[in-house]
Amino acid sequence: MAKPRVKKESYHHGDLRQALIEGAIALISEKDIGSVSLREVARQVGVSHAAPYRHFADKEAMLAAVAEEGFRGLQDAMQAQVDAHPNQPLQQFNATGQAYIDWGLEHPAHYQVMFGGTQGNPETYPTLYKTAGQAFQVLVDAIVRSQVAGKIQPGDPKQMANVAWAMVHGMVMLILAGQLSPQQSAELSEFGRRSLLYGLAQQPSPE
Amino acid sequence: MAKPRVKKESYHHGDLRQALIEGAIALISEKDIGSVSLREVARQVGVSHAAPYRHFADKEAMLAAVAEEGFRGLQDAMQAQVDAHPNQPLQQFNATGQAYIDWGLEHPAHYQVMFGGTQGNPETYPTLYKTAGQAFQVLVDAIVRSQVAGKIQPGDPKQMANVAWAMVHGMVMLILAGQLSPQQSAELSEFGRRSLLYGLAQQPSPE
DNA sequence: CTCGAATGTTGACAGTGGCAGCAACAGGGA
DNA sequence: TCCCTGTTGCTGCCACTGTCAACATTCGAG
Repeated sequence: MAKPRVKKESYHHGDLRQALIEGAIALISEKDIGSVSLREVARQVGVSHAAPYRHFADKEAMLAAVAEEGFRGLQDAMQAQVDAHPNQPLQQFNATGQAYIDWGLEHPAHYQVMFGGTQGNPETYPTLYKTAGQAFQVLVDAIVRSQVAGKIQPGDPKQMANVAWAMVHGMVMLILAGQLSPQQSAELSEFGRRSLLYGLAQQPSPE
Repeated sequence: MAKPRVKKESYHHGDLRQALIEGAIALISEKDIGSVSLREVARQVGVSHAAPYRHFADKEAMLAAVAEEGFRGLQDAMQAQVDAHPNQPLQQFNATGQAYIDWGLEHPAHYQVMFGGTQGNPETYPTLYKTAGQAFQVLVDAIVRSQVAGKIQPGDPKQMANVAWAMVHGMVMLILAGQLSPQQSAELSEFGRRSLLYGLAQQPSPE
């Protein structure tokens, strides 16, 4: 077969780095995280098994890039809900939380990579933590607006966002781990968000 | 001591299965989860690399057993707090949640095995899910007692326990993943539990 | 005591992450 | 135009892993 003289088919790939990330995401969405190898990703992209090392220090670094892409997607999903409810801060807060849960359930393996991997120190992959922080900020902002509107008690919005994040994150994790049945998940998230919201709306008393 | 035959260097180990689980836990507590291999566990126990296959179908099955052991430890830690606060259901609920968080932070890799692994269907490792359910039950019971004492609103205690579980689980995960600083964690857990508790204590209104 | 069932061992295989060294480009002086 | 240097990709190799099959040793029921 005659080879097209297209530049994409040339010796150099063009944008291997991005192609690898997308290939990895594609593979991850079909299989589970553990059974995806660097070599298989390379194969999927049509490149030799050592080529990825020109773009990533090691496998973990590549997964970190995949995770980063995930946080971007997560942020977009949340931001879309904010935009969908202009001037309704509490609705934004609510819908943001639900969007978070939905995204996690729709991208189980990807979600796993975002949190299960790279334990520990943020210094290892600074851009990853920056991206994650930006996604988190969407939540914080929604809380601040709710406070301004008097729908949520005054107090450190970051602290509150942390609590809310822990809650939705925990739900996603438990459902993905099979500890909670999927059908429970809908009403659970409804119930959970309402309970938490009610707590945040008031001034919690020490006793 | 105790224990079955410590006959000097006998061909048969005596209780390899349990030794492997403990060896794996020991290794896991030093290194991270990803870098622990079946062969290394076998080496640690002083047995050949294929011996574990007489007791576990594969690596995943062994990690499931490790996870099971973890849930037992977690349950013990929670139950200890229940026993430490007799006739004080709300305190029990509170202390149980804190004990959960503490245990998770003290056994990061083990905790990871308990949740990060074995995605999906409970049928694969039924005893694992049974054990996890028993740990969960400690929480449910504390909530039921709190309801009887009128400290928490009526309603499905399982649902409430799910929410509480998601919350503490999310906190542990986020802290372990480095998304939350450890020093934040103390006051965060305090704040979070209080917010949630306040929400659960009241009847959440639909709006 | 005998013999099958458990349990442990050795050896092999394919697949993996990672490294070193070679090969094919790209682009900029001369 | 030609060479030259840096980038990117390739092939080959290594140690190691999970897993299986065949063999060895021991236990325990008969």
